Amino acid sequence: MKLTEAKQQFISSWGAFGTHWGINRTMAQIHALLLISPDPITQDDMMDQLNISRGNTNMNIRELINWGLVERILLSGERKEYFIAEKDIWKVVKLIVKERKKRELEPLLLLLDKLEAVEGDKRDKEIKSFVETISSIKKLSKQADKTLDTLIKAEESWFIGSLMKILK
Amino acid sequence: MKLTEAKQQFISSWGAFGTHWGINRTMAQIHALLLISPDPITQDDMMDQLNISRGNTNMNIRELINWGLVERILLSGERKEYFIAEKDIWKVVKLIVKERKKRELEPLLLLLDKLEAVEGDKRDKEIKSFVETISSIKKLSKQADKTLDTLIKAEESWFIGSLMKILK
DNA sequence: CCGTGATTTCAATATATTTTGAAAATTCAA
DNA sequence: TTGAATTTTCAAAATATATTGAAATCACGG
Repeated sequence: MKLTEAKQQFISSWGAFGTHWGINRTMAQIHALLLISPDPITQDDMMDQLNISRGNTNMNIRELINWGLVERILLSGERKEYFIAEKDIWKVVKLIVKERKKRELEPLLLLLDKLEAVEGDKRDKEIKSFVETISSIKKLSKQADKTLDTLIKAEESWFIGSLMKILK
Repeated sequence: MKLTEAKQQFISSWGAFGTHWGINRTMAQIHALLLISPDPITQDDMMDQLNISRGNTNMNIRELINWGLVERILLSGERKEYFIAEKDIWKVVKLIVKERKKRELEPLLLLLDKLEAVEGDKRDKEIKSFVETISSIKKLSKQADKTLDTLIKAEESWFIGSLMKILK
């Protein structure tokens, strides 16, 4: 496979993949393009290579910066802004996990606390079933929350190395 | 909070939560309703409680069955079909992880193998950057694949217990 | 300050996804 | 078999999400 074709495939697949990960298609495609670009690139480069509008490009770059996945670079003597992506994939994973934990898991935990305190006789079948479900989800979610906190702080070598020995 | 309101909130939040997890809103809402229902319920019960059409209900029940999250129950003497959800949340998590791994991670691994073999001089800056990115994603993805396999086979007690001791 | 080039915003538009509902197919008791 | 109850299908409609592009804003060198 030629480089041009391989790049296209990577960008398109990373885009599709991203949609499953709380990242929209364009955002993931811009990210993919940055990941495989050896040097910083501009908004116009992205517009050309991905065939997307200026507005779309700009909004998604902002979002990538919010996630901490992309950084703005100012080259001296240049008026335009350049951008680079974090290339360390382990860091990328940690940034995504961190962001999604904040957006999804943490609000869920708050809600479960409220729902667990539902009024009524706990011997009532309906109440009992409800509270049991909520409690078990809460228990597992709290555990997941802690586990992800550890992951976010961990080094890649830990994930690649010792975790697997334990898991085997 | 009253049970009726709590149920509504849970169903609606589980629906929103599901959309981030590759499960559409209605599918997640049906799943939520089943999770908190002490007894098996019918399609018509779901239509009433969630205010959704028959077609929508039917399609999403079948999808939940495909994921292994819901089971059809035939009550003797009853013409209608009844449904129940897997209530063990750890099993639910494992089923979802298993399904998403199959749909997303495994195709990605196949693609990365192909892309890594891109033609051209590895000393070329463009090629080098591309191959390095692909290789590092592949390495981490393979590791994640193995880790998820272990998780899918694991008991909940393992997740709640020993993993956390190691992680602390 | 001013002018130019670059960036940002956002209403309008386009696209993608979900939902409906009625018709077709299936099932089962009589 | 027949036919009533139930389930399934799927084209059309509704809804949600993403994208465009032009106008507004910003920012820097002179």
